[in-house]
Amino acid sequence: MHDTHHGGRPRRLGASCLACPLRLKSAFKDKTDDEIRFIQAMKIDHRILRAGADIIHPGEEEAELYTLFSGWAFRYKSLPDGRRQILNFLLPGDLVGLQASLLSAAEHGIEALTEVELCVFPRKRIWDLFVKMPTLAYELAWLGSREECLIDDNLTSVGQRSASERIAALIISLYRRADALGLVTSNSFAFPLTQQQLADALGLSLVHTSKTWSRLRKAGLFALSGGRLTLLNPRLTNRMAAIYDQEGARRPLI
Amino acid sequence: MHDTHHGGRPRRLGASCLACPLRLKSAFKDKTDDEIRFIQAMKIDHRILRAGADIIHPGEEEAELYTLFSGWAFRYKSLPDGRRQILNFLLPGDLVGLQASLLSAAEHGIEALTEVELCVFPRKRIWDLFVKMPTLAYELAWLGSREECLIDDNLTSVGQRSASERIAALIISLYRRADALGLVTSNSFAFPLTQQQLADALGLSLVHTSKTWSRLRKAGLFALSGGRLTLLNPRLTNRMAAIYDQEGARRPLI
DNA sequence: CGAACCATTGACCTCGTTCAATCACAGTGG
DNA sequence: CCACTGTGATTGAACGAGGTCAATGGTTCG
Repeated sequence: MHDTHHGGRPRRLGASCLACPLRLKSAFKDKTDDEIRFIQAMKIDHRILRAGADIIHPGEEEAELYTLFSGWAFRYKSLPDGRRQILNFLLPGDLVGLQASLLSAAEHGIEALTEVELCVFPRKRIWDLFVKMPTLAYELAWLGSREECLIDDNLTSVGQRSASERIAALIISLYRRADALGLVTSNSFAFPLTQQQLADALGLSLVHTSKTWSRLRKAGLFALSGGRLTLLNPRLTNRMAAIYDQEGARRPLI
Repeated sequence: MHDTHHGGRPRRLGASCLACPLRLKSAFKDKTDDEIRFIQAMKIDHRILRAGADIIHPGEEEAELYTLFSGWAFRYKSLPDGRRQILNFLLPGDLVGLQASLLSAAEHGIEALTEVELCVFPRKRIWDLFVKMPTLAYELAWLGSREECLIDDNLTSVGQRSASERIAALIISLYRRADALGLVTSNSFAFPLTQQQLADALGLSLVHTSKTWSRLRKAGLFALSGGRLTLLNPRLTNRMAAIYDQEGARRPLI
């Protein structure tokens, strides 16, 4: 039996947030020791879930707040008849479940896309954080706004772009986020999505996603092998997505 | 010359937030006098803009934070070639520009759909609010999450629903929000959208929006006259949108 | 080997887009 | 008073992007 809770690497519950390896990445702003100690005191668990597991069930009312420590996840929303829209993808360092924690009923689900490690914070103590640590509260709100910004992009993509443009835009967006985390090596990064997940994120059918995807691949936009995606023509992909290059400002890590 | 800043009704800058008529609506949670006084002290202007005016320009870096006091507005995002996606609609009591204030650069624009009245708060004092008024800070974050929730719905609609389903979902959603504000009389409410704006919100072409819209109208789903929309078959519209009935919980008004 | 899952490809059809013309209705200036 | 203009709604006709149905093949796993 493969126990996902005690996998290959050691648990980090005891390990110090002060020494958090994520925090060293250039994507994140520096924090005072006080803030980090507060975060550490608030952290009640370090949890590992296998790919495909639910992090937050749709409709859940007592969802905790998490930070994604490693792996990928996605937020999604389902219609009664089974159609599903993937709202956005979550990468290491992203908050998981802020909306569910604040609104006290998840209108969406969150699922692990790969095996994930999560830092667990009790939702009850979010209020504490607002009272005692306004800097962290502000950053919580900031991260919420940033997620909204990503969803704005996706909505614009799904509402206005053609199939190939949507694929280009999604790849570029994930590429940039992975890059900021230092996950890109010579233009390539781990890309764990199935075509069904791609389709659900793009608002396209599985078949049409597959056809458009391989057309772009054959056109030399990118390559996929061994679960890693390599951008062969970033400039072109950018242009196809009609995206300007953007800033690489640091963001908070909580 | 018609001065939009001194229209028919008197300015309310001097008027007390304690006596704010919006606050009486059943949609909003009660606040302590302390909180209301803090809000009032933070309010620096009461501004009136005509329909079509920009409240926040795309890319604006010094956007203020507003509360929509009366009228409708919408957030949108444009692509370089002119395509435009309306992200969500703003009704009285909604915060305007929170994302732009926190992220310090608007990735979107916000435009007045009708003539609007806005309570203006300086973005610089948001930080103040986090330090001195954690209850209000929490509610600010709450309202941000609620907006994200609305956008999640729209994304799901645009990504998964057919043209008629999208129209049904949009109408139901606006109907409910208007209802919560007491703006619905005998199943009808003011509906100021042009078909172009409808199309941009639904991710459909103008022509197809018009055809589908009038098909649903002729099918007896709803009627539109004198700028007011009347829901003739709410049950059916709900079912078409595949939406379950939802809660009517109170929300904060800042 | 069979079962499950995922990716791919062809054939066909439809929903939604594009192009274009018409109509209704304000203003507004002669 | 009426022609002139601009904006928004509506409708027809033709086309095309994307959906649906169905079959095939490759992998992994029991």
